[in-house]
Amino acid sequence: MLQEPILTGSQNCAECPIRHRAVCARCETDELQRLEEVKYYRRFEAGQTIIWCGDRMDFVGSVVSGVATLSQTMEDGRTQMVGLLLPSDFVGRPGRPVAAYDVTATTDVLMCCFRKAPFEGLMADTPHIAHRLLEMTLDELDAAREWMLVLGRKTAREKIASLLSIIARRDAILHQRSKDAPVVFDLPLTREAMADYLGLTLETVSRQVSALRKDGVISLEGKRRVTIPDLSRLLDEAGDDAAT
Amino acid sequence: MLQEPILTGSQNCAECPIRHRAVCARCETDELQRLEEVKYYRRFEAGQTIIWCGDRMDFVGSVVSGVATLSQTMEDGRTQMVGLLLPSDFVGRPGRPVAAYDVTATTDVLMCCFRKAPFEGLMADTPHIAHRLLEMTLDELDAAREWMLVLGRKTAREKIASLLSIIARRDAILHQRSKDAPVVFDLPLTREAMADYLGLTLETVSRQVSALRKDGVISLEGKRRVTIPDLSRLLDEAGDDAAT
DNA sequence: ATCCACATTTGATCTGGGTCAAAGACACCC
DNA sequence: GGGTGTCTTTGACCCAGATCAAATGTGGAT
Repeated sequence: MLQEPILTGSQNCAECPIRHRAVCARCETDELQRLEEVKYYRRFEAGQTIIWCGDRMDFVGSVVSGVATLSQTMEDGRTQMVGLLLPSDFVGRPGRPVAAYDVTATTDVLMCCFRKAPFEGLMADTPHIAHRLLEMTLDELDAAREWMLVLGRKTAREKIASLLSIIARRDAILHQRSKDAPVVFDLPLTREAMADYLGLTLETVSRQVSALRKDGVISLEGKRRVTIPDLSRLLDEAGDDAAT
Repeated sequence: MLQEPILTGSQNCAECPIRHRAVCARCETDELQRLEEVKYYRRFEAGQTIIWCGDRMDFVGSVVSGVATLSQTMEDGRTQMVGLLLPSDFVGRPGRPVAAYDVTATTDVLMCCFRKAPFEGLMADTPHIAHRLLEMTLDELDAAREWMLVLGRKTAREKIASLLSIIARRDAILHQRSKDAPVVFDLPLTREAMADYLGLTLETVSRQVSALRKDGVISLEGKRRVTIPDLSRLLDEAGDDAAT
């Protein structure tokens, strides 16, 4: 579908699940070969739904560029985002025939996909891929549980600070920013999407973002470009005990 | 440590992770043999902490009887429960050296444990065990994400109803209750633990439980024994779209 | 039986964030 | 340019659930 694969770094490649992070170094050539045969790319526009909850899902893949979200919606329209998919994140559930959540592109998205059957075959034959997938699922579980603390116990201001610090951290890794480089990034989410992530209303998100700006914790250029002059200050606001 | 393993059902055995549910049927004898050699039991009393977040964790295991919780606490004392461990649930993170959460027994608990190193060795040799573990982790991830919807978007009353319906469902499976048997179970959690699970205060939990009782959705015998005359009514209150 | 340590309920009051409403601020198109 | 749709901000008011406080079970231990 797409001619040239997009590589985001020298060692790490965001385009395919088995080259992900630690696994990458251990890939053998013939495995890669097998995957190449079933690999394809898909593009989605901002706002487009990638899969609906309950749909048959015959592929797995990972986000190459752009941002997508996983979300759940109740009949009366209340929605909660349950996952944020940034470049290099894996999408799909090996062994599960249908999607459990709505997956939506919030910016233009490029995904690298594999048909599920061949991918599962490869998983069965290649223990370290299965192992890597377990690792990734455990990471997602940790992220989900950290998010439960945010949703259940943090104030609106802390929630916003937590979200900003997560995005800042992921953005720093993605662009391999040095540790003391100034922290500047574009918010990939609308106020409404942020609200859906945080269990707030969009009005509250807007007010709290303004408050953080007024207090000098962040500064904004336009509506989306965020600068964080002092990251530790933001982490304080987030109430994070994990002051890594 | 304990002489007689406790079997809770005819086909399904809650005592060891590789006999779990679907995997059980595919276990070969020599694998079981290898696990028997490293298996041991541990007992915990109600209220006792099983592991602290950050502690070195050199075992994995599963809950045989009783109820335990996973929880996270902020420096100022706010706590959020992020997992509820009922009989047959797995505890531990293969490949991770330290515990990520506090694990606490809320009733007396009997756990069936395996030292981590031999268990990981077995995992490496036995694809279907690794596969089963991925399945279980995906289930936990689904549960965590469903809980994010509860925490972020449901009202106090809906939260209580959601918790009760989850416990009722698990209890029915554990005791192999027939589908149309009356739903009666003991709450394994204090009001405070329920509050920590739901992101509420214990006063609000108490008030909402009373309200559900007054409205005839549930009835109580003492503080803990719950009867649910009409399960579908409870599910309505919970706002569950998954009306399975 | 009495005491003690809890868990739980209930009441009174307060407040953070929701709700409703209106007014910017852009971006894009004709 | 003006028009139109979407995103965002801001204001006024309200309410679900938090907070503070006190009373009421309830089950051991002695």
